Amino acid sequence: MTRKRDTHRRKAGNATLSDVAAAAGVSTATVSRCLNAPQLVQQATRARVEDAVNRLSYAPNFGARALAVRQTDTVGAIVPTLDNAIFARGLQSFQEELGKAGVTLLVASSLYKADLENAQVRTLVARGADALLLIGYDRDPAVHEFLNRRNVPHLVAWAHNPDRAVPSVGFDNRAAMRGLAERVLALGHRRFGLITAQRVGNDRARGRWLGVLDVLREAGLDDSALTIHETTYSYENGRAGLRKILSAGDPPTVVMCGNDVLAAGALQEAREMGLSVPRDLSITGFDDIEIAKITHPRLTTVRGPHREMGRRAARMLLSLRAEPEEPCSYRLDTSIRMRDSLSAPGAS
Amino acid sequence: MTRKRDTHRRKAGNATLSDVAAAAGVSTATVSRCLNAPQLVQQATRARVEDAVNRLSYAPNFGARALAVRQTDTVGAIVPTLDNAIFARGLQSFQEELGKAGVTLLVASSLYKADLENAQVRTLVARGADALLLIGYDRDPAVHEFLNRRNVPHLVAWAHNPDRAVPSVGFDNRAAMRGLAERVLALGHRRFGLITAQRVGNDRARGRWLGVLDVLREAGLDDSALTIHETTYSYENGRAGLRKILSAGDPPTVVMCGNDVLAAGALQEAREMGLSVPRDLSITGFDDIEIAKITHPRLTTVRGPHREMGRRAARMLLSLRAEPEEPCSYRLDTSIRMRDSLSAPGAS
DNA sequence: TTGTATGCGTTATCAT
DNA sequence: ATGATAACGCATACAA
Repeated sequence: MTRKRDTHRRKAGNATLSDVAAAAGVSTATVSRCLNAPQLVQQATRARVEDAVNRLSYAPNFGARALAVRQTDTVGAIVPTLDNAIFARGLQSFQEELGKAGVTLLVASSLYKADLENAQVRTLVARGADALLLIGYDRDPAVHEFLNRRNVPHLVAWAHNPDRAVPSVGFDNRAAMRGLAERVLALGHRRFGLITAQRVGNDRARGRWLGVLDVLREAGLDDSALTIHETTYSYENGRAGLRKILSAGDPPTVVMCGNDVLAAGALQEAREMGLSVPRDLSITGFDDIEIAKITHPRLTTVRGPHREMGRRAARMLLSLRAEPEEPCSYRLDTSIRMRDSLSAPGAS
Repeated sequence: MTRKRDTHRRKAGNATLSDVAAAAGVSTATVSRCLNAPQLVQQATRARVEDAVNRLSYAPNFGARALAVRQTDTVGAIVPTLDNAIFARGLQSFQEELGKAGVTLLVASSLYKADLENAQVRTLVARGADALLLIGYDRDPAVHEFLNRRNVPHLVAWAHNPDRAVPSVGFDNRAAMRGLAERVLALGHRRFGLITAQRVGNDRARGRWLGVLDVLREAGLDDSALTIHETTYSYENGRAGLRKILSAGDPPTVVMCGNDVLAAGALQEAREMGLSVPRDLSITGFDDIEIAKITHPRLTTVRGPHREMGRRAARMLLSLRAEPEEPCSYRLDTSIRMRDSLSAPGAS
């Protein structure tokens, strides 16, 4: 009995397993074996099958395969945006590492919106992601519950908080900023400014702010020693932020910034206000992206190991996918890049 | 008769359509409709189904769905690397636009290697990509033949060459660089330097180089008027490139760079060599990424509409996927950002 | 409006 | 070594 497939609408004329089987005069099982376990099939028939495969430009149907094997060899990542050097860099190495294992990357961007991320988690899982990479801790706990119930291994990256239960690979933003703030304090600064990204919904930004606060409090300084300007991530906002902070009475001698782009803007604005950095005002950044070496003066900042983080996150997710062992967190270290935008205060 | 599914090994206890159906006391068809065409099902039953869906953390199985509808709602993109602001920016808007249409993005990076890209095209197609975005024209023509045979709509972006048959959305790198070179020439420069990325296998870099060459030839200048240094994309290589170019006899009065990062490096090196830019030497970039505003002096460069390109590429691919009409190319315009790193020569 | 039944293309378990 | 066939989970034409 001939299969009546011809009567069927097909999106495209792509050959199927049984087409190949028919052409080679074997069963579909044999064709499948030729593709997945060639050693199990005789040389002669294998040749016939391979010939048919080529003649028909056969390629396995992904959906069917995924359905049968119950695995897609795909992992998802949801980042706030790709258009931010630190995510791009980490994600690139994440993808490279996945690629080595024959796994491909599905990406979505949340644009820093919690509800969007929430929806995307579901989308990526529905799209068959075998595992998921998320950025930071701040989100509806229901997301993690959902992933756990669905048995989707997942990891938080770009952050590491020893107090949190969710497994992560990243660095402790609070501790890192504290380290830098300690250096600043040791240089003699007592009035601080901070230009930060939105802290609600962004634990990295919040951690960096708390790191500064920790140091000031430990030094016995009043909270009024810290002038905060909260804004969104951009060069222009860095400029505006600096202006705002300096316009207050009793201006700070150092302005710490939540990231390098804000710091670059602040630096530029300081110059245009006729201030000499670091003589009149010190400025620090965070992330150590390329621009940190390009500003004048070059930016003192904190370097996070983004490439290593991406690599390691990929490896952890891959092994979690293979064997659902107890996931564990991994903490990476940061280092301070002392360059030229920070010095002791009051040289003026 | 109870289904004997329980006896079956399942990778995970993930609920299926029929689990939901059972829990809600309806048929699988109704559940399916609730998910895909809610308006066709009564309010009351819909509520029951939705409740069951939530209780069971149900999410449709991707493979099964793809198999049934013969579509994955997934498109692929292969970029050289994510860790380059211009790809990151364009890809971000590409992804956003796809997301609006409920389509997710599969990414791979070729690291500028043709054979790797070749393999990734096959991988992404095998992964079920409904359509594919590629960067630039330089590749084995067999790739396009393969995609055509497999009926996978595809597009070239980040480049546009009217002479090429492959549909593209992007700008003409050669024409863009020619436009900038014309301005440079008009200012009086007659000895040019060029720091470029590898030109073989990279039509964008080659186009930018040819754009400079076009202008010099039209001006009747000898090819020796152009000193070329070819390297790979990095700040450090920009610095080294400038040193190299200036070390030759009869050094140029302007150094044009294939992108802003190389230009930023060149600028920095010029400063450290004690040169004043643009008084002693003019320098230009390409791309207009953020650092172009941060360098000192700020960089004169060419702006490419990366975000719009990403959006438009997404729309084209989506419509190509829906109805395989004749694909057509779209050319975007570039503009020149005159800033401070370019002036007339010989003021020194 | 809802349910029944079948096909989608592959893998894997049995036989042979 | 090879073949027949039952899942895999969902969508949809058709029936009710």
